[in-house]
Amino acid sequence: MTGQRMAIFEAVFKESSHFTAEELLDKARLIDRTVSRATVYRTLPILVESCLVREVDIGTNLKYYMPNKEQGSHQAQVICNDCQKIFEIPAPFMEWYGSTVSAKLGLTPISQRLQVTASCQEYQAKGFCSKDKTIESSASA
Amino acid sequence: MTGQRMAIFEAVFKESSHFTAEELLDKARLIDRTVSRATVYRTLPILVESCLVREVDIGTNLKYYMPNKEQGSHQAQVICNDCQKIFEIPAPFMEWYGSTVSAKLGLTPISQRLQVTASCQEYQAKGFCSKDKTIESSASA
DNA sequence: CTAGGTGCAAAAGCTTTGCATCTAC
DNA sequence: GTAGATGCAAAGCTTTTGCACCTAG
Repeated sequence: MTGQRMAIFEAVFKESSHFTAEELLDKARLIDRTVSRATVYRTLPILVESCLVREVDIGTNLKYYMPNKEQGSHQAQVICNDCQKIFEIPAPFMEWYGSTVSAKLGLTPISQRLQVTASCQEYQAKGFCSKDKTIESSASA
Repeated sequence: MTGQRMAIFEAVFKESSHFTAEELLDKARLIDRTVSRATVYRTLPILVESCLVREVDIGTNLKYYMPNKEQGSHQAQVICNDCQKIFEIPAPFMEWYGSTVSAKLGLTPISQRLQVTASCQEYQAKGFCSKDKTIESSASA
């Protein structure tokens, strides 16, 4: 348990939402200036393994991560094309979906992803977006 | 309409399943040896735009494509961790999901992805997998 | 003739890795 | 003392791009 890893842990849990490896590097360096890019990239998979961090793939070349704050494991994402936000939505029915379809194929489900890409009319009209993470908990399916 | 593009079109529609840009390059070169990597990468987005090819993102760094053979636009994928196959599954209810959740967030849905990662017991037990694309049409949700 | 397509090779962007050094225990 | 972590810089991999050339219409 080194100082660099502690700085990375701390930076991760200060994050309120999604972040990239590079953003995490910046934040961790504010805490411990000696944290290097390699250490961040080497530590992230460990955090994901231990379920402290969740990896969120939205189909870009960039990987996103988020602190895994006691949420159920079945989350869907709504990705806004305009305001560039990722909303996390509880999606309990996904478990049913995965087991149903996998069973028909003779496969055992490991994980599931459900993502909606959407556009934000408010952003398009006003040039800004008033939504924030507090909205996340108001929708689910 | 150049010879290289025709070779790429032809290679695309000879594909029965998912392929990567690099695989397409190889196949296209079998038809016209002068096809270059740049042309493949420049042509693929055009094919996607014109709905001749569908882009399938499974969260790896690699982009997959498949010929868009008259399937409904709402497809889910089951990705087998062991036999490395991607099964396409009709998922008509996804439309409902996207509009429901997006409406709650005040967003307009553009597209949706539903993907299940699964493991293949047959592959694990025998070291090979007998499933093939014919199975795809037997499951849906 | 010329707008646009092409090939080549270099660049870009994110992530991984080899290697020598360092450090927590 | 030593197993394992670290930093740096280089390499890897897929995709994109600048540029000069070529070609379809």
